[in-house]
Amino acid sequence: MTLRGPGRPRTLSRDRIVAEARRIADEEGLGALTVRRVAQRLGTGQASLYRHITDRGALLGLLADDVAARLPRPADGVDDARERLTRHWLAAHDHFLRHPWAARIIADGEHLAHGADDFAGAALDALETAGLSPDDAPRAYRALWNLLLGHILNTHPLGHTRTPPPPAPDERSDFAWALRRLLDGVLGAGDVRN
Amino acid sequence: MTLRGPGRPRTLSRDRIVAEARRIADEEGLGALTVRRVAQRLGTGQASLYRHITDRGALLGLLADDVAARLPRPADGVDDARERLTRHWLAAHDHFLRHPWAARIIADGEHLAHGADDFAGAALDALETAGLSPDDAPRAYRALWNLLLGHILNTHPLGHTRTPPPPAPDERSDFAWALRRLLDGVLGAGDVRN
DNA sequence: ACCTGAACACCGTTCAAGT
DNA sequence: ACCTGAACACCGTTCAAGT
Repeated sequence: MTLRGPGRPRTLSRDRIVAEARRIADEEGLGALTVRRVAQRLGTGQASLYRHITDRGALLGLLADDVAARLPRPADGVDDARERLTRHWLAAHDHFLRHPWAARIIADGEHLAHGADDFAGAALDALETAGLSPDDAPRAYRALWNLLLGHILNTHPLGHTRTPPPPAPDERSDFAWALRRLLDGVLGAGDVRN
Repeated sequence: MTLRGPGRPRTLSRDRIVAEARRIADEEGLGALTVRRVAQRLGTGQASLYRHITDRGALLGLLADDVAARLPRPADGVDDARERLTRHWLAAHDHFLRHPWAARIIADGEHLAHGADDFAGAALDALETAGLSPDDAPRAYRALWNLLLGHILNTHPLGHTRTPPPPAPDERSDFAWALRRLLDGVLGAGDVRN
């Protein structure tokens, strides 16, 4: 590691750009994430960014990859495979809830990143350990992933005219309920209550 | 019905604008749907549209509502509640597969439309008929809806490094598999194979 | 009343010119 | 080499002026 004085490093770099862009996305959403704004907050000219990133699209891809790479690892010290899966996906949901814009980028799928490979691998392993066939494990993985994505992306569940939201339809417990039910269906439903 | 000569009607109207915008979205995607382009294809000036729609956002809302209102009704003549639910949601999936851009607008959720009220009502009825409590039916509805949305919105399921896609991971059968598993988990899994 | 060209304030991206 | 202001081709939206 090289020594570095205090204060802002004075040269531009891809990492500095991505870090600043992530800050903007977290604070103000994806809509506020313009090339000009990133440059402005870095105290540099707009055109300078194009030395380090090829495109706004590529920048979004780097951002999403960054968030995907930080997806949680499966919980250690939990024996039951179903319980471990539940906790792992619940943690993944919490992670994306903190960076919902990343889910949007990933869903758009322009930039197929490798950041989530560890997560996907661990989830597939857990599903096979839980007894799924090599055919079914990827199907189950995609079902879980799409359920998660839908929960993150969908701001209003689209059926709110019927009943007033019971106590408060909080997104986390909503996903937890759906997740357990899907795992029941996928793993063969040992004991169908919770 | 009033008589009308052949050729393009010469006055602008909200319906004509929405219809043309829907055509553009279906043919070229949401990105190509600009106010200027709609105006151009209607042979009118850009500014004229603002007499009939308040906003580009409002136009998108009208479009999504239009698609939501055309969601399929539940199949008649199917006795088994689970089977009727399966067919209904599979049909809804097919519907959105034809207009994926509409799912994106609905997910963004700026414009909470009423077009899907019939669909939501029917689905909730079917879930309660299938034996769910008034507490669980809306949860199950949201789970199904979010699963559907995730499947439509997610172009690349994000775990494609492991295995080569078996014969061809066709989206429809992928959703069908996930849907049946979720219904198994939600309805209590009568017979867990298919 | 209804329509519209031109203008305004934004984008992402490029490029010649600076150091 | 690395950076950049100015320009280009787009946006959505507004408004004074037309009929």
